[in-house]
Amino acid sequence: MSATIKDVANEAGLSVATVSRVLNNSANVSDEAAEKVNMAIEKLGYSPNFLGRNLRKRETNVILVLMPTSEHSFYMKIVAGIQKYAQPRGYDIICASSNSTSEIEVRQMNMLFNRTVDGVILLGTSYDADTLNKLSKNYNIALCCEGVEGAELLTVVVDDEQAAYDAIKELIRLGHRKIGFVGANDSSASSKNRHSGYVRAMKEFLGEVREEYIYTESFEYECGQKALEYFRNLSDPPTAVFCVSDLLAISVIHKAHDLGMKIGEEISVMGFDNISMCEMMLPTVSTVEQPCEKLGEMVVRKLISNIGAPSGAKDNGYYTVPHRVILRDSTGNIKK
Amino acid sequence: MSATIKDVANEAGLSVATVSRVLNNSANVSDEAAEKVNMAIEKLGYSPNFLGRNLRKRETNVILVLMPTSEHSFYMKIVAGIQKYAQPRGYDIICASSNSTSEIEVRQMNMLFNRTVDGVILLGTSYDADTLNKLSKNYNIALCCEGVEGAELLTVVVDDEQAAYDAIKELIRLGHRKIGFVGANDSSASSKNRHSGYVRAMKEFLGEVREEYIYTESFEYECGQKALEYFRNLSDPPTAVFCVSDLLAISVIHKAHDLGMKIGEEISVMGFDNISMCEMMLPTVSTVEQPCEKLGEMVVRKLISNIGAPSGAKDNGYYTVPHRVILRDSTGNIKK
DNA sequence: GTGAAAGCGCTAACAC
DNA sequence: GTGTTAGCGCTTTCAC
Repeated sequence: MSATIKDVANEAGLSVATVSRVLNNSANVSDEAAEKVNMAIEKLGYSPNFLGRNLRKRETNVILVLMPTSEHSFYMKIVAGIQKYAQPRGYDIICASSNSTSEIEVRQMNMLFNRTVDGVILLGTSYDADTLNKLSKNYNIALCCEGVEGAELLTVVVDDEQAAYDAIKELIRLGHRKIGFVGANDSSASSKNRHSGYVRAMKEFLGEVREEYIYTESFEYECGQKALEYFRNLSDPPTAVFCVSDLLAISVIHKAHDLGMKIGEEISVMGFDNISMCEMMLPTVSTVEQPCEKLGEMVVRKLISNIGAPSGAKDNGYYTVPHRVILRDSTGNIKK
Repeated sequence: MSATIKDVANEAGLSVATVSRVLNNSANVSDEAAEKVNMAIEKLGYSPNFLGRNLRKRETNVILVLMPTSEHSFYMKIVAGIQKYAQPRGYDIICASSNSTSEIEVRQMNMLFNRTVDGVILLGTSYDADTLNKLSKNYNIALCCEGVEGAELLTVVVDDEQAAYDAIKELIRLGHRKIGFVGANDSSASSKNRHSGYVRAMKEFLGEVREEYIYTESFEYECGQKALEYFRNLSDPPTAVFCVSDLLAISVIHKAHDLGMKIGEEISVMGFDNISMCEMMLPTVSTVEQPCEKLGEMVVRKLISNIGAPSGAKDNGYYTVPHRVILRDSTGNIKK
């Protein structure tokens, strides 16, 4: 159907080798020949078939980004950061979403195994540490945003524990003493670490952790609302709530609003991620910023360098990128 | 580095043809042979190289979705719809974002030209109709969400003109007579059609279109705020505002809130798209729903059938999917 | 500076 | 039921 390099060679009256040289800007081709080739390409509307090229070169210059869900703008921001760095360096970025289904994730990972892509960045995964370690021996894989405990492969994240700690510290600075925690009941490292940071801060500054202030269910939107309901029914409800995601925070805020509570006054709410919605919401949402662009840039930079490296010389390091607590309208000083 | 089909054949003591047959579940292979092959595959950790397979089969079973920007949840919802249909039918969906840059878009399109993917769905494009028509002769391309005037290729959209008309009709039903329009100053079909729908409704129901009620700039968040500022400075400001995107509507709402206006009372605001943020916002945002999942499903269904069809028998139809006006808290009855 | 030819990993037509 | 082999479109070594 479409023209091949052979057609171009015939049209130009030269060999395929020469055409290939022109295509790849390699040296040792006369201006005259190049001219002929380019004319033939133009005439035939030729575009090189990368399946052939990639098969031969054993590389595709494509990196796949796999995310648990495509509907969180947070992930797409990271992808944007990845792309910004990778594109100018000759790598195409493609992404796919697993809908948090390990079956789909495995299927997507086939693109790595079957050499359709040179490397994969996982923005969350259902693989366990063992599997990841095994895979990363033979393939170029990196984790971003979401580490996996015990996995020894390239990982770029924020320090979730410290970030949660810092967030709680800010709430305490605002005068809060009764601080709720809203998280997900999963086994992810980030969930665990954010919880630990909360616990550490509470112990350090207030001397105790009240179990009834901890509500964990899932990342679903509804859970924020349920959490607030739960807190409200306590005999001594918290005055501030720290949520492990902005979406949960927004959900808490929504519920608080429905209950007629003044947000930032009667109740303070802090999220995590700093998705763009935080600034658009009324009230604007205080949060812990994950520097998406930096996360993306750093992970892809290191991954690309791994792709080019001999398999013994891979960087399997664990890197953290600085976070930042951003106070907006959803948090305020405690009323005495 | 990694095992090839030849290695498997050697290990199993069979020919590559037999291995290939096992790999493709084709008939005419004994249980015994299949067993041997599977053991060899297991032992070697073999995974077929799709570059070879695809090169040979002249198909990849991958569809690329190109979007102008990856940071609008709206697009990702459509991708989800596409994936939901395509995945079980043996197609992988990958996506990439052009950041609304035609240069990047062209580059991404190379994946189509160089046969890395079997087809492309454009959720917006900077290509003009002529180019699209030419390309669609040789490649499988479809437009979704955003049509291009004069382009004769598979297109699946909502009826933007009618949708805007319906939205305005609802505002009028709520008693509004002074209705502002906030749009983008681009040349896209959807912008044009939504504007036309606004004009038609205003003329039909109110007999006139007041030019000073039309504010067009861009889709940037700030523009909603600017629009409201502009409207407020009119001697006779609108009581309701129709925005061509939810993001603009949210921006208008934010500004109105900052100005101390009661949303849904002093000013009504209607968006377009029904992104998830609409339900999370305070107040919740009235909007025109685009049925993302249906859009995605329909376009990919028809595209897949085009991919399988002889080039003469392609469906280049223009299809619309029903929209729906959703009234929430950001719109209310006019106060007399 | 150019061409001939091998081969990347795979599938499928053909032979047995 | 299985094996042999040509060839998908390309790059690259080796001759010249």
